[in-house]
Amino acid sequence: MASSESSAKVTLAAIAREAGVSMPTVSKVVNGREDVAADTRAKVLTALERTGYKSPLQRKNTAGRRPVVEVVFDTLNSAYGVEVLNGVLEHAAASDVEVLLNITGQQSASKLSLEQRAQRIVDEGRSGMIVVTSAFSSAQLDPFRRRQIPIVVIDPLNPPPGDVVSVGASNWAGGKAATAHLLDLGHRRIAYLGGPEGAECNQARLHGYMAALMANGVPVEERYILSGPFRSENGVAGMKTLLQLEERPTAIFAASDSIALGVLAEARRQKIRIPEDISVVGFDGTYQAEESVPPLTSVSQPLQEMGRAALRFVLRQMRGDALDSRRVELATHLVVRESTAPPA
Amino acid sequence: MASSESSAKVTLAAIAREAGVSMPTVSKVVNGREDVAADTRAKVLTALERTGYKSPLQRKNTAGRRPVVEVVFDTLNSAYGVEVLNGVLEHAAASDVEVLLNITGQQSASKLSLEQRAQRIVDEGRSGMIVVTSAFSSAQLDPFRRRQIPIVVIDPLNPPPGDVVSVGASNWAGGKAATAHLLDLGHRRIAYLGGPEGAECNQARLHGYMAALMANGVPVEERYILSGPFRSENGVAGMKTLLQLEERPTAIFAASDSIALGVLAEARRQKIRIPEDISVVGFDGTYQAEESVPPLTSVSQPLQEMGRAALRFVLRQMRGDALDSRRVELATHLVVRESTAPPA
DNA sequence: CTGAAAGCGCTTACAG
DNA sequence: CTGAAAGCGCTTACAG
Repeated sequence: MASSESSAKVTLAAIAREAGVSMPTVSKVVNGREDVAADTRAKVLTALERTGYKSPLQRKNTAGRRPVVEVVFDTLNSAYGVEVLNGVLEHAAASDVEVLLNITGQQSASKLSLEQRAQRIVDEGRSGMIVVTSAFSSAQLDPFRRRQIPIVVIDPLNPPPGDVVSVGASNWAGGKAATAHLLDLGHRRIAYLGGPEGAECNQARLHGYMAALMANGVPVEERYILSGPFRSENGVAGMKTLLQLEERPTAIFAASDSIALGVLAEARRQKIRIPEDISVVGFDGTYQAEESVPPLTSVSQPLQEMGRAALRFVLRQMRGDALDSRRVELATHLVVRESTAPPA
Repeated sequence: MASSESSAKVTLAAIAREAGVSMPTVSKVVNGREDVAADTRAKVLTALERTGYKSPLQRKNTAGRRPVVEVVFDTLNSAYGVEVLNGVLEHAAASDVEVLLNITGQQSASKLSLEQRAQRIVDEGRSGMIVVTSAFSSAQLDPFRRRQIPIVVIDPLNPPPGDVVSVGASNWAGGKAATAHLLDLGHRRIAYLGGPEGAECNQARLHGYMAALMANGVPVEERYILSGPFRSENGVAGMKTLLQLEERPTAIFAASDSIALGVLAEARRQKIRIPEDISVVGFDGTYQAEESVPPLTSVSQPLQEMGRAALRFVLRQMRGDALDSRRVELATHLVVRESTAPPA
């Protein structure tokens, strides 16, 4: 295999000498022509491989041509996505990789089938893919896996096939920490304003929430558990629902910062004070949490680090390195700001 | 300009004949070498363009490939950049173009010279470049222009060379509108908390501000005019400076939403009420303006539209279409929210 | 099927 | 800064 010394320039002439044939013959083999005897071809192929011959085109194309990794988002509209992207870009710059961006939500009804897209990636010599919080199903990932394209999935909404590498954060532990913080403050009626029901990361956060409640002997109540998209509108709607309950919660754990911001906005509209009347915890720890009013207590995910890790894993797969694990989970940690306080 | 019949094979020799120079000279131009007289280069470039010459490498690289446009940011850390990017991506999906993202701020001291990067773009069959709010100087753009790489600059910090297409917004009119709004409310002591002094867009906003003041017979006062980067820290610092003045302004026009958010944060810290004590207007109209507390009155720029327009212009240059204009300025408009009110 | 010879398209080195 | 000349690496056409 080892194309020895990709030294200065291996020319067709050199191959010809090495294989004991003429240059035109080597040329024919290289160009896949058929009028070459089988054993002649074999000799030439051996010489080509041994010397690591590259056509001038290939030479120029690989000379200083950097690997291209495609990053796929459903949409790029949140601080979450931007931070992940920045992590990818940072590591890309450091490791001399180029980043191609693809937003599937906009892919006007994706004119290209996934088969075609996967084939194109191969044809164009791309090196790998990073798929971020996308709803790609296992079946949809298949055309890429079949072509051995290195893929890493960040926080997939669907559980990825066993052999696909995924990067995420310790969602369960984060959900538990957020809830434990509220319990510590003395809250007992704590709502979970969740993300998409099916999403892995949402389920992990929800179960962390339930674990914390159960560990403290607080019953888990259905009416306090809602779900919806990771968007502020969901926070607004959820807040309205919760405020109509007879026994309002005194604290809300929102499954994302964007949801939490919706809660804050609706609270402001209804003259409900945060944290005096209701405490709010978010999840993500983007800069939005810092800049909100009041600044949001939130479970911080190392989003940039997740982006960097994803690219690192793509590059490792490219090089054919063995991976220690198919799943990397980076630590989350609770950052307490001003949106949480003891209940009134 | 129409690269006529990209027929069979246009050779360097043909170009040489057409341009009335020797083949080596054509070779130099094609390879972006600098030892060619300006008018010789011009003749050759004309011939190249007319015939639609492609190097063997390019020929192979562009066969059946979609155009790749490189989008260059200094950093991608603001809602501004993300919205522009989304505009580019949207139009890219619609017109079957791929987007490559490059963050120069991270380009670890850019190992590659600009010459090399420009040559690579040509070699790899890339089609064009969009440079966003970058501090690229005319000289830095030169390696790209010399190679006829279609470039469009969005809101450049430095005025671009005359033949480079740029996309921006009506900054002057926006600055004037923001200031007029404050004047209409009855303010007379209005500060301008500006962006980078040298930046074109900042100067336009500043002059719009001054024009509005002068039209209303309000004197322009040096002490009310500050400058700094388009970042919230600049808003914080500027707010501190303004609050120390003996005659505090009753209103602040911030040259970007991020600056305005810094003003809001510092006001909150110092228990100054917005808009009761001081009115604040921002610039950009990103979602941050909607979500801030209080929601920010801001001059809205059509950022997505600017991204779309930039890509449209790159594609037109690629096709060799004549451009109506080297500069496109899209309209801004003032969106009044809750951060402005009559002075106390 | 093979290879000597001619040829192609481009680049390089260098004299002017 | 320009271009005649030599050269490079590969391909083509064709005789054997």
